[in-house]
Amino acid sequence: MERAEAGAAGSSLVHDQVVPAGSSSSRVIVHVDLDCFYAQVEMISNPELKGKPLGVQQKYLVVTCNYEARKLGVKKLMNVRDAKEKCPQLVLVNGEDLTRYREMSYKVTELLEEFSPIVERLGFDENFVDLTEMVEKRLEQLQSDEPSALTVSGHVYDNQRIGYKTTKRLEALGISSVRDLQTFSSKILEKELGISVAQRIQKLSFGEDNSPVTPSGPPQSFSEEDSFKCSSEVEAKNKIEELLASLLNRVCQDGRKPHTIRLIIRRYSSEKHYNRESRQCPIPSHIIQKLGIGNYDVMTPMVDVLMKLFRNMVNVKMPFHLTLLSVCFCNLKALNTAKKGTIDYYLTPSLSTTSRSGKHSFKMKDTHMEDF
DNA sequence: TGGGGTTAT
DNA sequence: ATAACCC
Repeated sequence: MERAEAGAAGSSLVHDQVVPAGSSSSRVIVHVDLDCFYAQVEMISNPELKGKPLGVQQKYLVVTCNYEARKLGVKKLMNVRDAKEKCPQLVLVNGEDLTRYREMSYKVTELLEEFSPIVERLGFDENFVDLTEMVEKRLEQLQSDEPSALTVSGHVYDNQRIGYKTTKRLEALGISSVRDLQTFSSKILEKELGISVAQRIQKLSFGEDNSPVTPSGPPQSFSEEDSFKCSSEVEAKNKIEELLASLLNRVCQDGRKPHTIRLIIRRYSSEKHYNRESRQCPIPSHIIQKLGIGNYDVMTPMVDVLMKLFRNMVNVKMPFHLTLLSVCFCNLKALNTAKKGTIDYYLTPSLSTTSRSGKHSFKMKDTHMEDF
């Protein structure tokens, strides 16, 4: 078994460990799934919200809510009107700006990375951590220290004892992997192992996820979007400027530089369920160079590029009706390939004087003692 | 349905 | 560039 999943039960943090029986390539993977994550961030930001039914609103939707609200019948992705009807006391906070959620999300990932660097993100509120190495090392140490002290707690299927016999019996049936177990006849399995064990392990087998845990690392793209009605070029340009300004701040903080920019639109009332169109182009190199500290020099040329993409998709001489605009930076590259020990490594271009004098200046980056 | 993300084609 | 998937 590779990854396994179990239902979250009343806890905001769920850890599941599953180690397969009878496999020498067992892995230990922890799935950390934060429930109602946005609502929790809001309650941390404003503790007065604790204890009240709280919903996080994006446009006319309650995208998530805390347990108090759930008890009163509010569901994820419920209409604001329906939610208010169900629960008139519902407190709503606007969650359209994901900045704080994103920051907290990466804090969680970074915390988990202290246990093992193999952490895969799934959305903002789920992480998979491959703890195989850590567990193996601990078991080795425990065994050499004090063999009798070896106890395991949690959801663990042991190789040698509680699962050994079952493993043998499964082998006799030709079942050596969880996949075999999944496709095996339930009725025969129940006769062989008893209904309880059979049903339990077969359910476990359906929690399987065969894929390795792939470390996510830093994001591959940054995007900002807003759904709203747009029927003129001026409206589009204003929104694009707004989205771009936020994006530039994010890119600035990240340190890497995007080499591709993309504009995404959604047209009104197209029948299609998935109804987005996009145009992308390389970011002109002279703009990339200016990316980093100050945003004002890059705003205007960037907006020009984006408006060209816009006019490439939308015939502005004809009436149009859009319901979403999104700007995405991708194809991110490390800003320099300078090596440690070279002067370039410690210097980063600065706009503090270039905007005035046109000359290049440099600023010392934050460094760590171990660099020296 | 929002406001994000990823990978495959 | 889009599709298809995840949350």
